[in-house]
Amino acid sequence: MGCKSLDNTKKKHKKGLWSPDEDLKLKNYITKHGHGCWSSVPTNAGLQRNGKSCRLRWINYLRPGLKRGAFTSQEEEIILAFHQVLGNKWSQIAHHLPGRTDNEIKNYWHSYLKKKNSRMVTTESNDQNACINEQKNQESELSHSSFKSTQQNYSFESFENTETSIIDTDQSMQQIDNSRGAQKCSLPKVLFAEWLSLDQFHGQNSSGEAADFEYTHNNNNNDNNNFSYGDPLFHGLMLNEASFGNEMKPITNGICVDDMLQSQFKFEDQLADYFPGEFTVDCDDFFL
DNA sequence: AACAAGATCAACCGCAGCGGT
DNA sequence: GACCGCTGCGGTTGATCTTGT
Repeated sequence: MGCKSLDNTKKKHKKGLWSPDEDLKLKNYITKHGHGCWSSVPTNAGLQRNGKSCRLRWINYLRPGLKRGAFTSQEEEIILAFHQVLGNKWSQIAHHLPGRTDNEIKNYWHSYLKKKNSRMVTTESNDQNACINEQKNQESELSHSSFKSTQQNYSFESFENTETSIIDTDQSMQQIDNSRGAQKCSLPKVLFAEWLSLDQFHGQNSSGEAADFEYTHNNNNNDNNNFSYGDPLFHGLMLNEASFGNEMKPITNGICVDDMLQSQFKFEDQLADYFPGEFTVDCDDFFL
């Protein structure tokens, strides 16, 4: 790929932990020249390592902008949320946590979050009704405040796993809908999938009924998929921004895991604010 | 203090995908 | 189309650290 291999020599590559001197060499080289072709880095930087090892060291440890130290509760929640949707796609999860590496997230998951998550699932299954009541309270709070910390503003039950979430989401939403009467459910239900390319979104308000909205997206195969608003899958869509006329508004139905949108918004309430009328959503590369 | 068990984390390994030849 | 090399990813390993007895 336009890069002559300098890494295929017979010389033995050093393994194991990196010394401060090696770190310095690698850092200096990449800072000056960029990494270019990784296989040529060790030779050019004067290291007895292979390109792969250099790459890993740079990405996981030397790269500027890396956060060190403990994960915050917010980061933790983001990981749990994304893991629920994406599974073990550590690199994709890492894209939504600036300064964190996939390796770091993976380690954190296996050493801590995995256990925590399973505990929560157990607890939830024992006390689902309590959760629903809790959500009702949270929703009530949210209706008075659009921008709140993600912490405690959603429940992890939405993220247990994709299949069950779809079912549970629908059921719990139905329960809450019933309990709220005319009020519509706006619980955070994040089930978005990375394969979605959010190109179009059309909706029309009439009586405020859920099924009045329809979402359309085009994937890479140019075949359209449609979701009605009442469709649990639709509830799972993580939407970045919506344009109402010329005005851009965040309308995500769940937590916004994006850097700039670490808040939770009530999707339906906002729709109610901006409706009636047709609206479109323009989400740019949210999952990249 | 000594040891064992568990937790943490950096690094390695193998594989898949991609692009060049 | 087959082969090759490079990159990136996820799973796994093993050294080190921490905690409990």
